[in-house]
Amino acid sequence: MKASPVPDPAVGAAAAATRRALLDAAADVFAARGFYNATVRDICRQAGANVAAVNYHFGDKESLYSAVLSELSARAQQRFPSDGGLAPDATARQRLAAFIRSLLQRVLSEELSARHGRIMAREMVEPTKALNRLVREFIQPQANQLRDILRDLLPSATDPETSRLCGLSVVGQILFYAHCRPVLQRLEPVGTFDVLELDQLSHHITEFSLAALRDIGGRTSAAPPASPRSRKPRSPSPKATRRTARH
Amino acid sequence: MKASPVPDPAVGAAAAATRRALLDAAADVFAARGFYNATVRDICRQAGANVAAVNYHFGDKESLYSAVLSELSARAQQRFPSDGGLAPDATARQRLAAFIRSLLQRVLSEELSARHGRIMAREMVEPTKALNRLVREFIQPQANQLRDILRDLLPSATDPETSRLCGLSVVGQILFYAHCRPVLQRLEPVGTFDVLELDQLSHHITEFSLAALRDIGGRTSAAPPASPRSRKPRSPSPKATRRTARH
DNA sequence: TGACAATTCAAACACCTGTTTCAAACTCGC
DNA sequence: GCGAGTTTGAAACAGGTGTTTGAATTGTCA
Repeated sequence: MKASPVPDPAVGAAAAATRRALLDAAADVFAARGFYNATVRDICRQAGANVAAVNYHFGDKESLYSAVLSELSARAQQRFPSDGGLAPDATARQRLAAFIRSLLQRVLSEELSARHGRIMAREMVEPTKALNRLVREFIQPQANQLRDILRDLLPSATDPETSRLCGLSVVGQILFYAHCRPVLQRLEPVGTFDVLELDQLSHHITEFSLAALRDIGGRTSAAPPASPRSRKPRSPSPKATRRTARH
Repeated sequence: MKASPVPDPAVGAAAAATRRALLDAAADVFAARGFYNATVRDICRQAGANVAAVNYHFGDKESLYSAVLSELSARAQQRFPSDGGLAPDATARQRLAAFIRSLLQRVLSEELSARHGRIMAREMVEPTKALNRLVREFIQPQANQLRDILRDLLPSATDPETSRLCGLSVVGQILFYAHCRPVLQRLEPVGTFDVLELDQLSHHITEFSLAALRDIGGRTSAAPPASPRSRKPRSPSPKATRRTARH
């Protein structure tokens, strides 16, 4: 909770190797056990460093975690950029396909999934202080990108609420495989469930989503959200159905 | 890890109240903090019981967790049965709508979400020993149910792989809201994001999925999964693309 | 090379964890 | 009302946690 020397990375010379080893080991251990259940002793053992190394080089466990998160996210973003290296004049269809594929890669790729994907999945269920920055720097830009793609893909008359829900439907299909893998593995007899084949998965989600978007775009969301078998009458105010409780 | 007396629930008389209080408090604390970070001291304090109560009544922390999980799942299943109380001759469309709605309810309903939904979300990211039973008893039946609905909804020529992926797409859209709520809350300016309005959400996911299923059913999955911008050549065998590695 | 700072190390600290102990307090059939 | 059996309670136990300490070691630059 309090800061040790924390030398600026430029000053340290050979000790930078220890810093690196700590970052690598921490990525592994945090991904495997989550922030709270990862122990600095495990991290240091795996890094071949002394227990005090974490506090010396990073101040405390939480700062180390934050550093790991930043590095993993940046690396995933760089390795699988969410524009998929597409030409700027690509069609909306192509851009959606590239978006889906790169997000799937970032989340499932074996080289990263055991670290970035798993850590992100944990952050979403059990957020630490690092989530705020993560959302601001990495998730928000992707959300904007998807919003722009959908704007091009849906008729301009589509109301923003519908468009946003469509975006969530697309992302939900993808992140499902990141979050529910333990369940998926248990649901199917061993070996028959290799749904994680990227090409097949990416193709399916793209086609599934495009089909839905075509249809929803066609209806231009004229139909009000008259829910099936809903007993409670719709609230009179058109937009402010939200609960006022601060939560 | 080892068993104390663990009296059979029938024998205990007034002490059953303590058992109940422990179960209730444990549901709260486990849902809020997860299995590993929940402490028996917190649970006992909230239950107004002594620290030794957990070990006396349940043997150990893990057995208490297992008992909580069983009770919450059974209650959620009973409160929001996944057939939605539908007539047996309901159309596949109706059954899909009911399935989506009830799963959303089980996962988002305020009365349950803070417990059942959150605990399930955690189980999926950080499984405990209890997940195996949970999948077998509660998730597998729902998976079968969805499979049957899709079988009726898609042309009989649809290959099982496509059909299964469609099921995962449907479920993914739903569980997204359970798993990513911390992110969703941070993505939208406060107050404007009440996407958790059940009626609207349930309606959207149903329409989105039905549209996609219509389209995919129409194409009868004749198109091979020729992935866009895939560099590696497709494997020759038409069906067994799956990796043989046991993983 | 010598001196000074940066870095490592073993040990300890203070605290928290699940679990156990065993005496005290209850219950309930008789 | 008694006494055996059940249930509680305060305290302790054994082990693990993040962090701190201060001496020993290493590295670096005059």
